[in-house]
Amino acid sequence: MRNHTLGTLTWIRMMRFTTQSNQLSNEFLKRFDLTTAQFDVLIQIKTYAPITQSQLAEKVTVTQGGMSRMLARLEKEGLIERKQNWKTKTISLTSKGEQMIDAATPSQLHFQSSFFEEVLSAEEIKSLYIAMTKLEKHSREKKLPPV
Amino acid sequence: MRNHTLGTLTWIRMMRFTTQSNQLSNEFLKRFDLTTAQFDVLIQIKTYAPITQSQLAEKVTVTQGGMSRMLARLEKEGLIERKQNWKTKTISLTSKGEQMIDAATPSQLHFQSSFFEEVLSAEEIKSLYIAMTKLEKHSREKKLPPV
DNA sequence: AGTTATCACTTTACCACGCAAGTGATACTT
DNA sequence: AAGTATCACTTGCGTGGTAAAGTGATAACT
Repeated sequence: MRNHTLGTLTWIRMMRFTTQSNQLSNEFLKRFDLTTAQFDVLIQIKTYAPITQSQLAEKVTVTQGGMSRMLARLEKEGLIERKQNWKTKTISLTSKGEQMIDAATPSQLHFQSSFFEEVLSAEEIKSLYIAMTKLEKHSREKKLPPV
Repeated sequence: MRNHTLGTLTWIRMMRFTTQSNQLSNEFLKRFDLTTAQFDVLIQIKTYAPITQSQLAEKVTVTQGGMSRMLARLEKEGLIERKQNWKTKTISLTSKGEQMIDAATPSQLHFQSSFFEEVLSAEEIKSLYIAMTKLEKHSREKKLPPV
């Protein structure tokens, strides 16, 4: 427990913060009948449609299996459409899905950023953003140390 | 999507980073036959034992239900003990659990902090730590905005 | 043409988690 | 003493995640 304390503590706090804020976001999004995960996926579809499932999975850091089920649920609720297209399926929003996401987006973005804006200065947010960018990129490339 | 962009982007990156690093941690901890969640709980037990389930749940940001199931599994695997004690159950590590956690702790702490130390300066880590402390505290107290 | 490979997606089985209803022991109230 | 409240924990059900095996359509090899 020597000198790794600071990194470890930071890691733990970040974990707690994300689960906590994720839960609050879920609670918040109930008023739009969405979960955070669904919101995330819908936003990506809106931005990148038409897009295939595997590309989508890659974008939101989920396995293909998870994406498959998630989209099945969203389709059942009539928020998205899947069209077989060559051998891939192309995903797009239905008008209902579009309405949902448009209704939810402004408040959700506002809510998300309030976590930061309510306690950090603009300065701090900026350096946090820079740090997170580095960290995220790094974690994508990171390999496990050998046994 | 106006001026909340920075907060939102930060939020998204942080989410991606935590799920990513959590996955890697899980993979890493496989060599000790543990998951990140279990490691987290065991550490807390070691530090605070004897402790009740609800206190434990509070510490790791999990509901009582989740904690109940998690501990049931850990008990089945012989890593912890639960003793009915008045009306509460007192949790403690078995010697097997103690061994496990002691074996895993140094490398896991090292691994966790490597996420930060490999890309940020000591300076940056320190301000990140400060920021996360504020954010975590705030998120615990935060209430949903009224409808 | 017939086998084999590959690719995109699905399905299954498992773990982790939340919420909310249920349980069982203790304490409080009258 | 009977009834109620409370507290700590458990359980049922749904979501969301992984890993790995399965499916079905297209391409590639001989």
